[in-house]
Amino acid sequence: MTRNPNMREAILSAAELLFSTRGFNAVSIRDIALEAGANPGSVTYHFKTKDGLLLEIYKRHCGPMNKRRIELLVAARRVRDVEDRLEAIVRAYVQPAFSSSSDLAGGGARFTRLRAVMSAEGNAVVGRIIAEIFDDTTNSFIDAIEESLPQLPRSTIVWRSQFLLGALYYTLVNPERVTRLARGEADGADMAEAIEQIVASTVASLRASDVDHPPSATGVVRRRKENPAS
Amino acid sequence: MTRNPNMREAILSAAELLFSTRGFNAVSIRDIALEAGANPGSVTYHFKTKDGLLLEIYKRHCGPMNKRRIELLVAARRVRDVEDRLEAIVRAYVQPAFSSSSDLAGGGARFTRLRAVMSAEGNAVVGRIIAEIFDDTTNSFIDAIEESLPQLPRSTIVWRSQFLLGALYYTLVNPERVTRLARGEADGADMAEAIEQIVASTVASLRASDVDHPPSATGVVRRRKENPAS
DNA sequence: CTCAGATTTGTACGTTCGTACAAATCATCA
DNA sequence: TGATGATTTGTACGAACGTACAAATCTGAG
Repeated sequence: MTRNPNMREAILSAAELLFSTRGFNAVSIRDIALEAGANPGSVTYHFKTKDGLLLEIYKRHCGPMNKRRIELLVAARRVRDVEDRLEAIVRAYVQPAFSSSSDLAGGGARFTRLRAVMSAEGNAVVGRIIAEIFDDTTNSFIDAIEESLPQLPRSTIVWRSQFLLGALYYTLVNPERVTRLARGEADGADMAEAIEQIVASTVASLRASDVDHPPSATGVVRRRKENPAS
Repeated sequence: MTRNPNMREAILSAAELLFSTRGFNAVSIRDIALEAGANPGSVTYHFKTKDGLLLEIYKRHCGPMNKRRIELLVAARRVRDVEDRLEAIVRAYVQPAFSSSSDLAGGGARFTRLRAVMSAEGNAVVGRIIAEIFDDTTNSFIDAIEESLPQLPRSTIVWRSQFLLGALYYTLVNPERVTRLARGEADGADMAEAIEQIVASTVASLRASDVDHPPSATGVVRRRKENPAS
């Protein structure tokens, strides 16, 4: 049936690689074909349009990644210790973004990087997918966090989850900046380290009391006030 | 000397607006001219090339923003209380990203959003600027944080600063997602609220002990281990 | 071996892009 | 006012883009 059963995959993989590093608009179908060792016509044969190709990449990854996330979330909810549970929940969200179960090594991180780039470009196709697919998963996580941190308003959890995603994205988009600023003491491309750092940072952020209602703050948290600078 | 002294400014402003929402590659010079009410030829007259226009936008904002940051940082360093000082330092970094001193209302946020989009697109012109200009400022902040948190390794501070920038960027790129997920309880476009949330979250993250050396951890922090899920 | 269907190839079309440039227009000052 | 330099306009060009499509090629079943 298929002459080279890997041609379609090769195109998908090449597109994923190029989109995730250069963005959508900056990559031409000819670039993708060249990278995949295919003819430009083959790309339109398999995916009809450039948007269709992007959509196919999302379809390929979204399901498995969010499925894995929910699996890990269900397990995390069962953790008895409250502190450990929160960390497990955050980890359940972060880890599948770095290593997809359905893919080769690094495939998950590449796809997440692609999502980061697409979200910045404001791609229309992607915007729809996020609202339709990702919001469901994210809501499940917010619900779980809310259960573990009942004193925290949902809106604050939403903010901090947003920051988590931003941290995730920017880490994948600009790993070399960590390496540069750390002067060799850290490697921004070390994904295992990145996961630990993001999880630790997010858990600490979530455990902090709300901005508006600091019950046991160590210092007075100023709100809507000028910086101490004169 | 100038027929309409605002034409150059109008083009700059239009380009800033369009680049920050659609990215660099997706916006054509004709789009910019249309938005600015100018002729496409005028754009190349004033800025020679499209890259030149982008560079000019950066030149316009980088100086004042980083100058303001350093001013606020100097003041923050003088805060006596250690807890308040750390918050002041973080605020000194965040606040100028939202409201540039040299510009109209929202100009700072727009430029920061532009930086977010550009960093995701991997623009070459921008990459050079970041390494040349922004690293200096960022290093000053990392140094200041290091002084306030001597027990924390520099590499960890770098990671958490990276997360701060990611949170900042993503908040500006996707404010509507906060609004959606919070179900009306929060407004992602409320920049004052965003600043408070980012500052509070970052300060909490920075105050947490290091991943590798948890001295007074409330729970055992697992490292390089599988999630509790079987 | 043959043939039908799947896939790849090569080419072409219409559009849009960044940029260049000459002509037209305007503001300023002697 | 008339000349000069700054700016705007209109047009054009070559390149690259997404897409379409017919011809060529390959694969697997009968």
